[in-house]
Amino acid sequence: MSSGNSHNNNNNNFMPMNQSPDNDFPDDSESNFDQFPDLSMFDEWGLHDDGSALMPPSESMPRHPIYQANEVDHDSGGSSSQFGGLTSVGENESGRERKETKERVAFKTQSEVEILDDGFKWRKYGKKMVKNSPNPRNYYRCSVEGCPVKKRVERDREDPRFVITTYEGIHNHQSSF
DNA sequence: CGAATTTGACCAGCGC
DNA sequence: GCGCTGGTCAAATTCG
Repeated sequence: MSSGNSHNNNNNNFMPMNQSPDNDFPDDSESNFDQFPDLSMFDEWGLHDDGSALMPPSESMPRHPIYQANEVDHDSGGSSSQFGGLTSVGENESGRERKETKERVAFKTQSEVEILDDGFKWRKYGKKMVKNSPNPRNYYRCSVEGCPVKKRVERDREDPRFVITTYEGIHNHQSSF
């Protein structure tokens, strides 16, 4: 494939999958989201159920190449908003306990290509067209055996130049680099 | 030749 | 109970 990796940017200091409350990451890298001070202001995207993407004000949104982090959970109960639900992992809902909670981190990245090299090797295993967006959603999975990490990549509905990447799971291995 | 990607079909969960 | 959406798997194809 003529992957556009030619413009491989060297800003790969972004590795969110290390973040885990109860994870026994051997590397115990303390470089958590502390390196993303701007992410705290993006608790929720404010996506309206009608599809209106309510992005933060331009003044609050610096032109960072990579911004927007959000921890979302599969709030099956109220699907009023896709990313509006910000629930702590391991915390059971009122009268609703989840069988298993996984790390879900959604990132919004401004990139022409969805193949962002984050230091891991991903294998595409599926593509699906979501109804909320005219663009197809790509499903990736970590090529490393034993790594339950999955990645979901889709383009923004309002801004096709933006790519929404959702990481699910924690890497139990070192990066390929 | 081997590995990764592609597309379609199938399955599961939830809503109505 | 049926329909819809989302997610995953598998076989075939293509690229390196």
